[in-house]
Amino acid sequence: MARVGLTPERLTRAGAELADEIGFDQVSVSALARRFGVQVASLYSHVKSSHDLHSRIAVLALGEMADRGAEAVAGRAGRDALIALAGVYRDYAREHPGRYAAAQYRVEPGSAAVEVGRRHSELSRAVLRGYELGEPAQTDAIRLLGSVFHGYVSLELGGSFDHSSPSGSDSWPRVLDALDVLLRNWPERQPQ
Amino acid sequence: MARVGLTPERLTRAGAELADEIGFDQVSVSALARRFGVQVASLYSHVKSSHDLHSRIAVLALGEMADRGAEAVAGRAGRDALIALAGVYRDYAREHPGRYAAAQYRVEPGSAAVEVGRRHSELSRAVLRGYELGEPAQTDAIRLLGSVFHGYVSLELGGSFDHSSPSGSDSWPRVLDALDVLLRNWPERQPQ
DNA sequence: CCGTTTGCCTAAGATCTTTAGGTATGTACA
DNA sequence: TGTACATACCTAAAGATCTTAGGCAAACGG
Repeated sequence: MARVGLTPERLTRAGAELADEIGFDQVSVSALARRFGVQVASLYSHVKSSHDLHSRIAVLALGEMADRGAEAVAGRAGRDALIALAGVYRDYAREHPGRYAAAQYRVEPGSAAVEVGRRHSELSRAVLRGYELGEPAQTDAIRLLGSVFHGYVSLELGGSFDHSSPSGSDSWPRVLDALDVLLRNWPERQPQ
Repeated sequence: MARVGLTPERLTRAGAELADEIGFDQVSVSALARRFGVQVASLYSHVKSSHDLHSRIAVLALGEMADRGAEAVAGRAGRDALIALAGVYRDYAREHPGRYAAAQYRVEPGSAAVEVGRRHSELSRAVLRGYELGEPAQTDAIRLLGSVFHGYVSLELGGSFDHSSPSGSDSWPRVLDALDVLLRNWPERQPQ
């Protein structure tokens, strides 16, 4: 009966920690209840469902990454900004693999998700301010940056780079250098 | 009692189809048994566990993609090969979203998984034959290609490009053009 | 035709999700 | 200070999934 003080926010934060410890898809309402020393059904006053819990963790993770990203691009431009923002994603994924997996969770386009998604686009757009790109090149470049950041980090975290050298950490700065070169020589006119 | 003729292979194929229909993480031993009109426990003679089933579907998907990739790069070089291989991944993901999700499934580094992973590296390496890159640039470029292919396709499939224009299909060829430009101007020396 | 293999079965325990309704705790107000 | 209300957490229960153990009968080899 002792009241534990559950709230949606505390459950979400604890769920995120749990995700980092045991993996996002091992996070369950049951496991979370166990962690709080509380009956499973009690959580359903605070989260609507297992899906709701997972969605909240996803939005939390996306928000945390966006916060770090904003901090990283502030006062930086061009190549420095590119490297800083890229580092945010990679470091976050390595520090918080469960949360990073959560950020991939397919959350229905309701409010929070779309808005935090836009924050991430804006971060890439801010980096591109240092490279003069018109439209549609700018949007294309935003998507390329997002693809490389997410793709590289996913593959590395998934172990795809484990069975060859150099290490993922060695390639990373050179890949970013290459991206920097590309952004400075973006083909605005049809190259064919 | 009528024997249905279950085998690990048939279960895996049916599981892959099911994944495309209802989503990879909705694929369960139970759902598969239902589809075969068979008791759940019967499947356990053919697959070791739910995890085993999912892993088999993952390896199947990776293998199918590698087959298509090999077909695509055969007889093509440079930019043509790049566009063809990239199209393989994107088209496969759009035709078979469940299988594509399966290919991301974290499968422990046992035999088949590592080997099929290497096939994918080799495809990128084949594309790079058209661009003269030494080491470590070549490995870096392989990783960049993998990152862009996987990242772009994941983000597009996840709906990240839905709320802005141009469409994901419009950006795609221009992103590939940019990649082609980058591969032809890869910074082999430290650019700083 | 018989024996062996094995494919699919029933049965059962464990875990997770979710809903319905009850109890007691903390708060607000007289 | 006592009482009434809101609600935080509870018990109970049904349904789904995963997994193991052991049984029956169909297919196959001799």
